[in-house]
Amino acid sequence: MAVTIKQVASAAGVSVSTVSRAFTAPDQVQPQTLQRVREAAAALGYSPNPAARSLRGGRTGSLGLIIPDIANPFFPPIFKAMQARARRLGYTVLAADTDEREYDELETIAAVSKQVDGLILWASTLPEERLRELGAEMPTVLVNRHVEGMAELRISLAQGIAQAAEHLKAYGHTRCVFVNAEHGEHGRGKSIREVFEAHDLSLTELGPYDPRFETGLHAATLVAAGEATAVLAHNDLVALGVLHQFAKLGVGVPDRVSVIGIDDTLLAATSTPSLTTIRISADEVATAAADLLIDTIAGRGEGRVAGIGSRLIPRASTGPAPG
Amino acid sequence: MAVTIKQVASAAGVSVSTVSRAFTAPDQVQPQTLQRVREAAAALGYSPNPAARSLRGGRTGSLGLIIPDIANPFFPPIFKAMQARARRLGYTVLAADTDEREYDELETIAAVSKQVDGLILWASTLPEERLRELGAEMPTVLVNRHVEGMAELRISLAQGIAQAAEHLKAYGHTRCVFVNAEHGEHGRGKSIREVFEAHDLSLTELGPYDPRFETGLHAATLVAAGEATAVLAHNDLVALGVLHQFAKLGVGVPDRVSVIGIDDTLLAATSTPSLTTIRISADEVATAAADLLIDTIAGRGEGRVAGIGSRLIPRASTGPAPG
DNA sequence: GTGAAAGCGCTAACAT
DNA sequence: ATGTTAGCGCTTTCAC
Repeated sequence: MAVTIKQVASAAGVSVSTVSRAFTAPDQVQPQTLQRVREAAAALGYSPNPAARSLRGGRTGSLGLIIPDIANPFFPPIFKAMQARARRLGYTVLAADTDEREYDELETIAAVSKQVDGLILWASTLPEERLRELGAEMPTVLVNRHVEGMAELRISLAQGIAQAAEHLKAYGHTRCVFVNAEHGEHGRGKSIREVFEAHDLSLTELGPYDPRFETGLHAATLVAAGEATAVLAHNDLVALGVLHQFAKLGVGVPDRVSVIGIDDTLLAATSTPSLTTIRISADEVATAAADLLIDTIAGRGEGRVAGIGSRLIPRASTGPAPG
Repeated sequence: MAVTIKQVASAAGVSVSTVSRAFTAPDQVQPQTLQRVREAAAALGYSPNPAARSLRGGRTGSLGLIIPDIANPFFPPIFKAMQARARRLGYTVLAADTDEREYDELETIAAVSKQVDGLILWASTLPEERLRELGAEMPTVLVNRHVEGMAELRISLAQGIAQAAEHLKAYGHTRCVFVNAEHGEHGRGKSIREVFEAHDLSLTELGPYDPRFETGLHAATLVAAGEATAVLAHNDLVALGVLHQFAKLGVGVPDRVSVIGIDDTLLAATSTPSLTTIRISADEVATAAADLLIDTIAGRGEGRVAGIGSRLIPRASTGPAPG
């Protein structure tokens, strides 16, 4: 099939170990020998077989990224950025989707973990105990989950939410609605309630529903019937549903109601009106996660907690409160 | 590190080959032995090491999917569907993004190809000669590229476009614009021109530009200044730009102009107004591509050409021509 | 600085 | 039906 280290060795007139070193520890081989090996390798189109490498060294050169749903437009940019970062560090990224089901998550992790040097688990739904076991078995970085002693990337919406609250307040809003589309206690709701309260903004919570477009449609109908002048949605997709339904009901945005999303996905930038939203930088997140995992693989990341912030991106869906 | 076939063998009181067979050819081992092996494996938490497997057998159990841009919302559902299909057939999917640059594409392919049993190349920008070389080296399926003798998946917009033309015609439109956002001769333009002509619809072409939101913004301004009553955009993203700019200019959709996109991404379903678009089924595409590649790997797919159709999804962005 | 050789975990002859 | 054994391509002691 492909060209092996042996062929390169004989072509360059050296032993296989020299060829191996030429690739893994170039400083341990004499410059001119190195040169010869490199030429031979290039001429033959050689590149090391990762299977053999990993079998021998226990190292695969890949990072595993386990996410709930790649179809959520929040993730592709993250995957992309992580790929770019990892490549520069000599790694490849293997992404897998769990379809938001715990059973699939376990199975997916089992399948992927054999082929990677470490795992990034995004918003895992696994019980803490399983996470702990996993962490004992292989380098693991948790995103938005906390387990004592494990490396963690914490994405904080706090700044973005505070900016949203200031933004609404400056526009004269006082009555706001939060459309919750997340079950469980790890959600965005708590932080939002606290911050809005601190800013003296009344906050009514709808839900929890599911994070779908239709949730927004439904919530908008409820909001239109009430007194609130601003809506903060669980994410951009839900916010888009809100926008859509308001348009249908003839409720002006932002004249009658202002709308804010979360994530700053492609959806937010391209909607009509464009959506004010809270951005979590894909580049920052991906870079931090990849670096943290690589450090953990190297044994110097264990238990470290990295933080990523957020900020408000004001667009056309927010404006002065009516009246 | 992990538990090996050897440990399972001694735990079950059999030889390693029996354990191996228990996993790869269960029918060749006696039921009760099989049972014992399985229990031992389960008890120890054994699962085969893919690196060793692939080193030995030359088989990795992975399919490589090379796409131009995973951030294009068209691709995630395809990746997802392919993952689901591949998993049932005993394969894993490894996705990689080329960032639409030829240099990256070559490098990406080189990196990925060592770790997979075959490649699906989506809308490759590589010259035909390179594709041919690649096909000689490893099982390859081309999507939307044609090279004599290589397996190919052809996605045809013809039906969708014909339905769009009928749809517009039935609504009384006569003057249409196509916003071209693709360079090169493999584009969507040719088919569209032919079909619209056959339906007696005048078609003005704008561009070629780039497939971006801003392209739609720009094109909408041009269209608003003209007489056309219907716009067909290169894809949903561009169509969304058109929608956005029309809203800004106060051009009613669909009252003054009707708008049609292509791809039926999430963007189309969630826009305001919701976007009439031409759907290419992610499930069909992914299934066909995966099956074709697996057949090619098995030596019975070479040179086969599979076809996938498309259809119009009428939504709220199209309606009767004005006047 | 370089070479020889062992062995990573597994599969596929081959032998029994 | 099951066991023995030779490597797959590579890295890594250990010699020299």
